Amino acid sequence: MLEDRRLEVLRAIVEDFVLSNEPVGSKALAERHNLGVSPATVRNDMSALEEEGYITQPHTSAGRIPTDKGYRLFVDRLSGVKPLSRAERRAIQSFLEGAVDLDDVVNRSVRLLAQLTRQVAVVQYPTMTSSSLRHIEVVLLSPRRLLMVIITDTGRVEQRIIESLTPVDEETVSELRTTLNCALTGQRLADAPEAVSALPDLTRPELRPCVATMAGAVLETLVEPQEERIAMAGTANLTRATVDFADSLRSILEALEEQVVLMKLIGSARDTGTVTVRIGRETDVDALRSTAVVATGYGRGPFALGGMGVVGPMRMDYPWTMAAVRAVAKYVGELLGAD
Amino acid sequence: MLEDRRLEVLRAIVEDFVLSNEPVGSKALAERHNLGVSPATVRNDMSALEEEGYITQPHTSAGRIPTDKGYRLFVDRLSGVKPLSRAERRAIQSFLEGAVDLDDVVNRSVRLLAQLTRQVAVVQYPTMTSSSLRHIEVVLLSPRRLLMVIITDTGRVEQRIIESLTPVDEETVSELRTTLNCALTGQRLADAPEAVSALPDLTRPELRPCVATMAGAVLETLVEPQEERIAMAGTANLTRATVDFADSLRSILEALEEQVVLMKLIGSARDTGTVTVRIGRETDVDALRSTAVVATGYGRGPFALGGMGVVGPMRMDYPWTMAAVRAVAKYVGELLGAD
DNA sequence: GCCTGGCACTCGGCTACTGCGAGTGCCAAG
DNA sequence: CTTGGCACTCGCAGTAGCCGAGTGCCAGGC
Repeated sequence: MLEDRRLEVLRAIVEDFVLSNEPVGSKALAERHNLGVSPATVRNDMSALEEEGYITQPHTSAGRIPTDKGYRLFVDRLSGVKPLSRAERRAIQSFLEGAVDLDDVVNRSVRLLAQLTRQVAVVQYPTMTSSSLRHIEVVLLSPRRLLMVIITDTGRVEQRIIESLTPVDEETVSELRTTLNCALTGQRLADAPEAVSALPDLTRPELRPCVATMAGAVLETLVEPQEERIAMAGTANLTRATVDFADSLRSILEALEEQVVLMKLIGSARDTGTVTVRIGRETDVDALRSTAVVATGYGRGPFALGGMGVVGPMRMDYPWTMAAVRAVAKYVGELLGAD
Repeated sequence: MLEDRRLEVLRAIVEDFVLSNEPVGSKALAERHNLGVSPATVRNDMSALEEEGYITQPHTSAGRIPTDKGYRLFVDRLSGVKPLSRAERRAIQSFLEGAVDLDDVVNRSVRLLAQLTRQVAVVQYPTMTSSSLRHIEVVLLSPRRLLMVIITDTGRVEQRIIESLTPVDEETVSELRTTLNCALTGQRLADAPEAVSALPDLTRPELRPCVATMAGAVLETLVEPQEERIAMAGTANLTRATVDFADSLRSILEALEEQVVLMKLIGSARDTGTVTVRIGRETDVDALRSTAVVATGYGRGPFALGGMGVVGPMRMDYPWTMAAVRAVAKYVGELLGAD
């Protein structure tokens, strides 16, 4: 009972603070939300909430603001996921369905998410696992430099530049192409190593060093956890929350330029099958201690194709943001996944 | 004579202001640079320079700061290009030479440029013209969705997702692949249209709608001025110049997220064969009126492969920045161009 | 036992005021 | 044309003081 009202007070504080960005006091709270009790009572509850670490006051004799812990409780127990309106869903769909290729899908998604949530959006390029080789193309860029393009049957395309020690002519390239494709096309990822290691023996001696290099590149591409690409948009939105970040904006931008950091943030939400929220220090990134990350995976199946999410101030409309992220992820998943 | 000293005064003002970010007064100027004249004389010169619009004072009774026009004159007539030290050149080279593929080259370049200049760096992906088709690969993503990968002999790789109205199986895909490659491989860009339009007649009737779609995609890829990709890094550096930008940081970030804007800024410097500087309103982008852009093309030959440059505050060390941009462009050009 | 109204107290932020000093423009002399 | 002198301007920093929102505590009531 009493417990219930306290939580209600916490919710009211979070909601008001998210809206106004000002510490919220007992009087305003009792008025704006019809809690049915007087400001004095609210004060007592606030006092208790502060004791438990859910809220804090920036200065003595100011209103209260939620702490990390307070936001966490709010997200876990006090907020549902605000459903998007029909119009919003339609807008998402129509914005995405004009996409012509993979790059386009990812770019549109990330822009859409940034616009929608008015925050920084991040989308991971889809990664398809357990693929087999479809085709290898070799292009002569200059006598000593070759471009190798590797295509898998899931549609992943990898490019590698190969330096050759000896000059190579078009005929040789053509020969290389044939050799590589004969030996490798259709090979599954797991079987690739043997096929690859057998490669040099199939070729003319003078080409072997070159083929060995290429074989190495193929292996790297298929076996190594590839360096994953991500797209980002809406960094301008960070300046909107200038009050929340103050001078730390710099370090936030720096952190967001680190692929590794982003991958960790977004990637960890990939396979949870739900929208996850990391608040403040929960991000495990010091520069992002004043931000919150809302992320999820997209794509059907037991494993997601990739992750996407937004980074914004802790003072964020969580129910709405979570709904928006979930909705965009759903549409993108449908667009890219099996029908 | 007199004209000479005035210019010297302007140079001194620019140099001091770039260093200190404070309006520079006549006394300090006469002391720090040995102009051989008294502050009063300097004041007269400043007065004249202000009359001509090269400098201005932020408030009455403050020192002078350069105007757009002042910076322009400085760049055009008063500054050379500060050569980079041997160590710096070596650093650039060693940072870039580890690159394994095109993406890697571009990413490394843009990061390098951002770090070096401590500004926002932009690098355009190389675009190779007058290419011919090397190979077309078709991959089945789902029964109604195909991925088409187009490879040209210059190493450009384009991906397109094709929606099919009727379900397609692996066999059909294989057939499509053969048909497309037979008809198009080796075709030059200029000849593509006829070959493409003849395509549908070569295929089974039930596949024609699908082939038509793909043919369209091929045309688009080869004929349309492709949507060019660019990489950006160092946006965090914008916050460094917080004094220069004040609250316009927001709109600058927004402008920088617009591919079109960036392409115009960087692209226009591509084929000039030299480092170009756009100062303030010369950028033709309102949001960037308090910034300057230093850009150049990279890659040998009459036409550049692409453009690269940096965006920073007008209060910038132009000689040094120009040198850095030029140096990075040179190395990247060598790395990507014909040997 | 919990809620309520009253009351004294705290303290951050805003405004007004003032003095300082860097820098200017002008002028008359060299 | 240059120079030193001089009066003037004006932004900035530091100080003082008021205001009001908000708190904590307490005694009385349901």
